Amino acid sequence: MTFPDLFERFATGVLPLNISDATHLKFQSVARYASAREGDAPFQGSGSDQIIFVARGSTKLVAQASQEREQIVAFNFEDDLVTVPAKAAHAYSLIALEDCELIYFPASEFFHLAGEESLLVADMLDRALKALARCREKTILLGRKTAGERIASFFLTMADRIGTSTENGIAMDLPMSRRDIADSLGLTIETVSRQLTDLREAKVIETPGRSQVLLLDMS
Amino acid sequence: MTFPDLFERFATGVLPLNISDATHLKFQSVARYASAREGDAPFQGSGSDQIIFVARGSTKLVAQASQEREQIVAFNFEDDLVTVPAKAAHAYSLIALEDCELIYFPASEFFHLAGEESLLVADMLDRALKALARCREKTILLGRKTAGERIASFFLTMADRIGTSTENGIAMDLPMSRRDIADSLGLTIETVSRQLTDLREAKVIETPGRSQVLLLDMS
DNA sequence: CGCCAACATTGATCCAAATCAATGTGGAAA
DNA sequence: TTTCCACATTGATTTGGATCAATGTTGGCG
Repeated sequence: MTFPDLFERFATGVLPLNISDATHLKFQSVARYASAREGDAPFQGSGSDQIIFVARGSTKLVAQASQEREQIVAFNFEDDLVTVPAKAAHAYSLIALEDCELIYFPASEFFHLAGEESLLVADMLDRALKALARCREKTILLGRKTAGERIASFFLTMADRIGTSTENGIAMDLPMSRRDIADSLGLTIETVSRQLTDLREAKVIETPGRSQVLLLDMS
Repeated sequence: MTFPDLFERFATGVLPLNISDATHLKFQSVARYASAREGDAPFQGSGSDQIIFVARGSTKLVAQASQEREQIVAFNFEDDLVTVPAKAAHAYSLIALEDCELIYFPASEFFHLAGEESLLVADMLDRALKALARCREKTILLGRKTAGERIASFFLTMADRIGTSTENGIAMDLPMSRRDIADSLGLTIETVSRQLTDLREAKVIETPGRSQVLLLDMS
């Protein structure tokens, strides 16, 4: 897709319907485009917070807990808007799970423009509160759930976000590896793998390919 | 304190300086007041999301992971603004850590009024993003840190929020019990207690009373 | 003041998940 | 098609924190 097409996706997905043409153009003029191959981290050391619209593909927001320990804070799919903090107690980076096309803005410029459109600010607040709600749910998961419960919650969330229902159950094609799932759920690859085996044996899921999952039972 | 005094605290802490008198009065007319004794949960089964301003005292936002397992999602101190979701995958409640006075609003009414004041919406967005950042940091802590690291982070955060520096180090008077600390950090009371003992023996902290802590070393 | 109940600490043991260590496997490239 | 390698699975062992079980401490109240 070309930049205008991608920007149009952003405008449709994020900007209010009744926005003035002038503001629309201002956003278009400060919007930046990035394409990322699987594994790329296009926003390293940018120095300032970034607001990123995932126009195509999917990404993970990763925090470095320390050398060799990472925690995935969120997964993002098409049409999601992500805020990547530049300065925080831990270093964050957005990494492509598959080839991506991204529209992004320095947060300060974005908010400056958004300030003129109160509907947009209200929508941003709404998105931030939803992200907060999801993050709180993740807090509960990481603080008080067992490995089995974490995997179950993960599948239910993913089914909701990227699943398609079929005659046999809900099918999904997970863009993330076992390592990503482990880093998101606060587990190890091996534990994730063992839980999958258990669910497979309990006839709750089927895994026709490495990344496809079929959810048979919702419980 | 009386309701007008408490509302004034809210107005000073939350509403923009240049707000119109009309809007100020509208907020005053929909504001509700609650006082809570230690341990009270004043917002149970309210049916809709609530926005709560902690005018005096401190609270914890608790999620029920299941019977007997709770996770504290956030602690709140004077002048904090908290959003308590009514409907979510888990049940949330706000509980007083000590005697509290609260100003609160049904979220829908609050946002309706706030919509007329774009500075206020922008400020709410700012608060939501800060809460999200804190929640993300908690995600990292719960996902990838050891008991010792969790306790250390907890003290550093508390020192920052409610500590006062003295000649010997940073002193704080923690309003929460060991159980609360454990439920916040995803640990058990016993583990918290053992970590405190270790820190005491390593001369990193002193605990002059049950709730007082003196941080000697920042590392 | 001394009692008592709630809170905190300490010790012994257990267990879920981590770690260490092979072995198996799907799918892209030659 | 076969090779190859990164990814996934499986198994053996270890371990950090949970659980179970006393014991100690503190501060509110009769």
